[in-house]
Amino acid sequence: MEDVSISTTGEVPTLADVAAAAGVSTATVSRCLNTPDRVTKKTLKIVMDAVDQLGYSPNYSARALAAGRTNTIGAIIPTMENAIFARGIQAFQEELQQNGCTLLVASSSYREDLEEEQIKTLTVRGADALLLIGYQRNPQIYNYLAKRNIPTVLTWASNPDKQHLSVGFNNRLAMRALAELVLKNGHTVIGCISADTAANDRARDRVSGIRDAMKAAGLDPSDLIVQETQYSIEKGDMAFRSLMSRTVRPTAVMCGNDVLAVGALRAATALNMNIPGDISITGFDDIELASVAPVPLTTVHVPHRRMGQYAARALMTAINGERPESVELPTTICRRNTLGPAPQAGA
Amino acid sequence: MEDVSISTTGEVPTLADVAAAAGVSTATVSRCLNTPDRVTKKTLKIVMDAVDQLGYSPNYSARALAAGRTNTIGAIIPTMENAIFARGIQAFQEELQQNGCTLLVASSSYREDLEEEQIKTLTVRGADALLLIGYQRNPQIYNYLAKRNIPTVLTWASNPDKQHLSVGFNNRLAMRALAELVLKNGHTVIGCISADTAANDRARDRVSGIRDAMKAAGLDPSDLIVQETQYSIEKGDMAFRSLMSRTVRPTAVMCGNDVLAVGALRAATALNMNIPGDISITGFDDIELASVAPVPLTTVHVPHRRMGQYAARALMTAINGERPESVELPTTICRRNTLGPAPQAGA
DNA sequence: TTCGAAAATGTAAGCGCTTACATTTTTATT
DNA sequence: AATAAAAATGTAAGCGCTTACATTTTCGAA
Repeated sequence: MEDVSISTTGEVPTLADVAAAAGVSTATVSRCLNTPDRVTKKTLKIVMDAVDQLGYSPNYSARALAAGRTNTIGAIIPTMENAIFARGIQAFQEELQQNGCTLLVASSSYREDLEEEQIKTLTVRGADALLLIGYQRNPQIYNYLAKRNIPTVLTWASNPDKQHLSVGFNNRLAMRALAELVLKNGHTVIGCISADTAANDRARDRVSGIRDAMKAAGLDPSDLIVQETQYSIEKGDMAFRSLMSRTVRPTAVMCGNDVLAVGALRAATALNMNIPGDISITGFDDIELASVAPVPLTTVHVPHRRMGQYAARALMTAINGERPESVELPTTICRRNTLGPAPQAGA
Repeated sequence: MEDVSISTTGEVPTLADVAAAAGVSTATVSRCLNTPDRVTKKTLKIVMDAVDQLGYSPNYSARALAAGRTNTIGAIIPTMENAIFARGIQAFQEELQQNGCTLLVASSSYREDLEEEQIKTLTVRGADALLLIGYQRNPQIYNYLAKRNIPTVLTWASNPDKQHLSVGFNNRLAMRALAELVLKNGHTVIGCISADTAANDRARDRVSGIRDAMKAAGLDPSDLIVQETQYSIEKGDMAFRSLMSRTVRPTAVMCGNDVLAVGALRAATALNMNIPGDISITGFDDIELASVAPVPLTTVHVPHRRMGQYAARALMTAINGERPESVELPTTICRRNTLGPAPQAGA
């Protein structure tokens, strides 16, 4: 005698199974799951019990297909290899999660072409919205996103033309403020270690910030000695050495971020230079790394966590059909120990 | 006079649109996209031209629903906030991408309950396979995964009982080798700064490794002074100070990872201790951070990138129905400058 | 030239869910 | 108690794709 009871053992239960078990229609089950207030308390309980009992969980592909939404947000960051973006993205993810969304992260290796590819991949995979870093990119991309109706938030910068939604900070002003402090310390020959300014708007803005300060102080902005390289401790080290091998040595080296600055610091120590006695060095970002290293780093503090959180909120707002506001977060200067008065000439 | 030509302008084209444009059935278009060798060269061209012409790209939700696969792999890591996992995960992602898969990353904040939740979230969202860190977790989770037929690879450790697929390294042996080197330098009072050993199998194995070495050297393993804390530079700093405030001070402090070691190093410098003259300090992981800090860190090098890559390959193999082999990658000791001979007693 | 097997293509049935619309039940009003 | 409006529930049509199976075409051997 075979038992012919409807047993779905071993099979993943579906909405229909729940409906059958609860003695209601699939529509009602769906409502219990998505809009519980459109359903009687009683049926809600019956259905939820069935859900628990069967261990049901919805199939997101089917839901996405039927509803036209995936509840997935994409983020494309230049790199996951160092901590520059980690804290902000972590906060972004936490906030999304609170809103029932999942984060999909991809990285572009700081390459515009790869970023475009990733944007397409993520949208095609159904990302409901996107977080991008910086504002500089092919305008077609913005069209593509607009046409597909994908809310997008630009971060780690604030968009100068205010065209797009952004949650970031003003790299130029932030670096300018730091540069003013450097100048106030009497430095007149300034070096700068930066990421590629052609491809990286944050890097470019930061360099511009230094020039702004120089100009305002009556110096010739074109005297700024810029050394471009990639973001890594090793590269920062090398760039610093290259700067120091010039006939006219800068007395202050302003770095595009903390990773570079730590590299510079390491090189300076290796060269037996006293910091900040012989040379002043500054960073940008204030990642944890900044507080380590031979000498605690003077840098610009960026409210990464808050930025991630606000970016997530902006996106949730946009997904709900409202128009979120861009926000520009304030940065502050962390005075620590790598910036000091310029050494006396010829000393 | 209205133009009544079939124009899908403004609409995202579907498979059916492509089929209509190419004058073939949807099945043929699907074949062109997924199994191009089951189709004539001629039709392939016609169809692909139509695809380009319409700017078609497949709807992944629909594809996933129909095919039962999402081509998405999930990874759950304890944290994204520091670089411990970054390099390995980056390599993992790159390898997946080469195989047409997307990576979904979630973090568990080192909490077992959150990890379980994330595992369920990711599988429910259709992850075809999973990467997890370490092997210690509720056995039910493994059942859940097995029942749902989700290939899973355990990383950053190698599973002692060989039950599960793993691509990692032997934390215990690696740390033991380093500890032997420390002992060979004459240290007899050894301190250890570790992550929570109850919840973190890697941390526990590393501590055990030290004890193994002590035992083998004829020391009492229970004499090891263990200070548990969280992974951060700040916490490492504090733990080191606490270790130094004991009446019997260790002459060597072995840290559970480089982040802690850098913190310890910072504290030691702040306490005006000479490294390695007064105190030896070791790390684990060999992340870029290790090469910064007052003194280049003696640590265990872990082949993170290779691990990520192999883990991805193992998962792809498993998805294709074959049975991949676990692999245990070798680690090496990076002798740098923070380990030296034990100071003379009373010196 | 004819015929059968192999290759190419087409047909159509879902995959599991949401949701517009139709139907039934409840509630409020008189 | 009768009735209309509101609330709850049910019915069923897709969402865009894959794939088993049916049909047509191609091609080589006899």
